[in-house]
Amino acid sequence: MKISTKGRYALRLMVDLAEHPEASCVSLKEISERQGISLKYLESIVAGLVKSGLLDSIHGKGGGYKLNRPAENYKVGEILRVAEGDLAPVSCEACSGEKCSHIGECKTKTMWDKLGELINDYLDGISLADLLAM
Amino acid sequence: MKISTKGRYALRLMVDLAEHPEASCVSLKEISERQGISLKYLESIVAGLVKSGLLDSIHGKGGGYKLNRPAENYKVGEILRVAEGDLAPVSCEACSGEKCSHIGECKTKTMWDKLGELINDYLDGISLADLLAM
DNA sequence: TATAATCCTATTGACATAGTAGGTTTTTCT
DNA sequence: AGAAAAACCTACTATGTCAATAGGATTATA
Repeated sequence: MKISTKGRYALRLMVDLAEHPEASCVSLKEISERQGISLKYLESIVAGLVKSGLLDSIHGKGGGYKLNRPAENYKVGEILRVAEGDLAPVSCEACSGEKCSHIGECKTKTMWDKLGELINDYLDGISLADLLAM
Repeated sequence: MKISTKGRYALRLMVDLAEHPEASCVSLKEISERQGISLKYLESIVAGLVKSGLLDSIHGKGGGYKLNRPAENYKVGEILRVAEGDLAPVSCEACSGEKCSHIGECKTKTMWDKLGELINDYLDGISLADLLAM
């Protein structure tokens, strides 16, 4: 029941970008040094963020990455879902699928579903801008 | 960000026990068959529950396991913490320890802490008896 | 005393995590 | 034009956890 470094680093990367003036782009090398995270590892993380359209990238010398929306419009939840995958604490195929092998006993499902909602709602209620203000 | 089978199975085991009359003990073999979980794997899970005092065990033939409190007095949270370990979604030693290497940038900590509280509070607000009633 | 249960220690295969390595392409600055 | 600095791409690896299995030792009952 842990968020992996992938999700945590992705978030710190986004916060780092958000701390810089809009429209200016920041290289991974800078972020890597500032945050103390391996450059190569950051590369693999940022790739997913770009592919999902959360970030724009600028090639070549002087290039880097930048947000493509105002920080208020990024929900922490969406960033983590991209970096981390589904945030539901339990993925019970047996339950969500056509039949659960222990239908009667599966009293826990409702609880897991509600917990998943709780987590997603909380994280979707926080924006990048909110994080900066902390 | 997933609860492992250890936690999920532990909970189902507890629910199974709670469905039986108090003071009667149930063997793992029965639970294993009813829940479709490997007997040997259940053994390793139940060991922790007994050691933590959540269950009583009765040795020898005719033995088994039973709850030692009424179902209302078990919080789902405490069961999961025993089976699963800490339920905090992030354990940042750098932050919780004496010094954080990126104190200024560590804007995410407060959020993680609050999420952890949210999860624990939700799961501590549900008892075994509540689960049965679902 | 046979049986049926808990208890204990060790091992294993599969998979994900957390990174590393080395190079290619693209763009800018000199 | 050419060097430099950045993103981009593919592959590899070590470590660790998960999920389970295996085989037996101990305990108590019938």
